[in-house]
Amino acid sequence: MESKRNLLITRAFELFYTKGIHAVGINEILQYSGVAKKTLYHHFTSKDELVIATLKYRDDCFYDWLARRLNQADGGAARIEALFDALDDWFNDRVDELQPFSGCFFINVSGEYGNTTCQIHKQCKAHKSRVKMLIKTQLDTLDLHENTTKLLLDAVHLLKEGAITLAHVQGDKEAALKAKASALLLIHNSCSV
Amino acid sequence: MESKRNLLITRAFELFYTKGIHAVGINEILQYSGVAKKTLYHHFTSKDELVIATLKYRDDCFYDWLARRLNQADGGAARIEALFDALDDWFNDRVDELQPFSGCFFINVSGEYGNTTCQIHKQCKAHKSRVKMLIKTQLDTLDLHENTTKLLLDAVHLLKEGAITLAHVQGDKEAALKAKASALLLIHNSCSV
DNA sequence: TAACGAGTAGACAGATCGGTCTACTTCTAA
DNA sequence: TTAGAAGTAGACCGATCTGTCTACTCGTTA
Repeated sequence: MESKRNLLITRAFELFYTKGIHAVGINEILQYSGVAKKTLYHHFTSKDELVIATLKYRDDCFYDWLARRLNQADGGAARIEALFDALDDWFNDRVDELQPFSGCFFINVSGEYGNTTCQIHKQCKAHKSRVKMLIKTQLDTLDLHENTTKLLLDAVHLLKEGAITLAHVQGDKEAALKAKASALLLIHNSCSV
Repeated sequence: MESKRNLLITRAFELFYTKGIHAVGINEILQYSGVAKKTLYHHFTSKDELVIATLKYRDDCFYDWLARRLNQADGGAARIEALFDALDDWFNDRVDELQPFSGCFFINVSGEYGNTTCQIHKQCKAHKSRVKMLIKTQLDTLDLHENTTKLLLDAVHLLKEGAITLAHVQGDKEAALKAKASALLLIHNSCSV
């Protein structure tokens, strides 16, 4: 059974993700989720606290989905292929677990909260670090030198973020496949050294 | 002499860039620029029109700066090195022409305006396309096969966007140098084929 | 059965939002 | 010299914002 608290989080996330946080008011969230205002302020002390809860929710949701996709793949370079194939599915709305693509929630939110010292921005940063570590465990299966792994990790991470950004801002739905091509070139080049 | 119109645009940009558009009100812009409200609405019919003017202003400002930096470099791979060196200067606040780094204005604004069909989002897309074409003219000096140039262009563009995003969200001030390393590897690999 | 936690609907408060308007000043060009 | 464009300060409007509060309804459990 879904609690009112979870209902508020998932509904608020939908609105925040598609419209931006400042563009969505408390009353719109209440109407969209069919919950009374008193109930919202029973579970959360402020809108900011609700925002932070949606960040946590999306963090888990996205991370779990991606980890599942990567674990399904064979080891080695196939893991990196799987990463970009997963992104490709995301960009093209073929993932049930995620909402229709509207960029990376954490990048979007970071843009709205320019002050990099506030807690909301820090949560966005933490999400990116967490996903980067997930990618690192995939690259470790390639058994390369430490420095090579580090370079590849940076490259894959940069290509991934670039793909998400361009898929959103430019509407380039093939961004993940383009990124995959470059990533594989770099990996094959590194393996033969 | 700076007109009131230009003053409003530059001041509004500063606030929008550091705080986000929805987080900045008309009155804050007026106070920060020392201009009367009547004057603002004499030059712009609405806040949205002012937003669009700041996008145009930043587009020109950023593009001109980057083009200047690239044109100063020798041809070939040095042009791509110059691109990432320029980004590195930007991320680390060594560029007088640009404000202290707070991510890419166009990526930030896209995050706030999820609806990809509105004019504001379209302007962001147009900026990215314009810069991509600038990079293309640099890669053309390498005299590679058309397909190779296309692949490299996508790679460099993705790495650039990834670097900007990670520099902002993660606060990774070395993102440009990491991206440069990957880009040069890809270029040298392509040249020897 | 009595108490209480979680829920509802919605009025209300105080602040702020974008935008309009009046009344006045200053500068410039016909 | 005078008409008009561009500027100032700031009151004002209606809408909307976050958040509080009252009054009431359920279930569960001690």
